[in-house]
Amino acid sequence: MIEFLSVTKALSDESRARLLMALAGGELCVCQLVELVGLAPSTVSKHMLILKQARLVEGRKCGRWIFYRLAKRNVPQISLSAQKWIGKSLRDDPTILRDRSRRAKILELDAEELCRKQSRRTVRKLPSTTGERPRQSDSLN
Amino acid sequence: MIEFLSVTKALSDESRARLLMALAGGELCVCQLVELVGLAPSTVSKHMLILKQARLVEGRKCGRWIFYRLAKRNVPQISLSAQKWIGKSLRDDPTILRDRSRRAKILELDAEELCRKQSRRTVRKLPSTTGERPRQSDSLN
DNA sequence: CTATTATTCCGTTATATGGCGAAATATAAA
DNA sequence: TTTATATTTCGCCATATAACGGAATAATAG
Repeated sequence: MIEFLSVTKALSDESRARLLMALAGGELCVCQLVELVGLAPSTVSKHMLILKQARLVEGRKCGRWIFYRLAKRNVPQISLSAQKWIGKSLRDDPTILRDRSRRAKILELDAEELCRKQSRRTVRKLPSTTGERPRQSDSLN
Repeated sequence: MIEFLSVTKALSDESRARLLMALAGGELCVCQLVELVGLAPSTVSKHMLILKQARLVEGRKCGRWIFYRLAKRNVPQISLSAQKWIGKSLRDDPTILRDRSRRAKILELDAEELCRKQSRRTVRKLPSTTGERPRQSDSLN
């Protein structure tokens, strides 16, 4: 019951639903999520903690960045089924569709920024673009 | 999105989850639900309104009683899938299992005794168990 | 080392929510 | 009619929550 309520409470906020759906397209770092929903970083951070505690997302630390993505490993059944349910329920939601195109634009902006920084060399500086670029499209539907 | 949040908010409270799961076994009137969760009638009534607005349950008026049951007709897809999801998720939950046996005992009780227990006032006769007795077992799994 | 940057943690504030009891409503019985 | 009663609505209170700004933390840059 506690797990169930943790999940439903996590899902019962519009910002968190949008954040979760954004990750369905692939992992994003906090600053990208902040850009997407237009809330203060501290607010987004707290939302991500709630989603993480519900085992709906997981974080991957990479240098100064933390990339969040849909939880995949060692995930309780209830969180998995919740991921599927919200994915199916909000797939065609207007707000989510709008976020999806905003998300694409954010990724473009970030790509330019990352490339500019990368011209200064060093692999460590750019964790995501060098080596493995964060996978997109994580499925949630 | 509004519908989605209406449903998830409705599901994100333990009392409401218990009330909804209780109806999976068949319709119940408010006084029976009050007995089950041990909250004030006004509180249960408010919970049922929230569940009704989420289109998860529907009410059937029968004399002075109102029987609630899982919503079945003209129900939005999201509410239907939510019914299935919560049913699957909480089917074996300890609290829900305990409620299930409590529910059975409540059904055994005479309606007269049950209502007297709640009103705590004068002993009274009861408006008959005449007519139709509510159907049991509504499925939610 | 210090400075900068991304994120999280802390404290505060405004609003939302869950709970109750009393009053209102609607229906059945006397 | 009047009385009884099952349920809802209203008013209130205590707690929970979402939002922010700023301090603290962690990692890189100079």
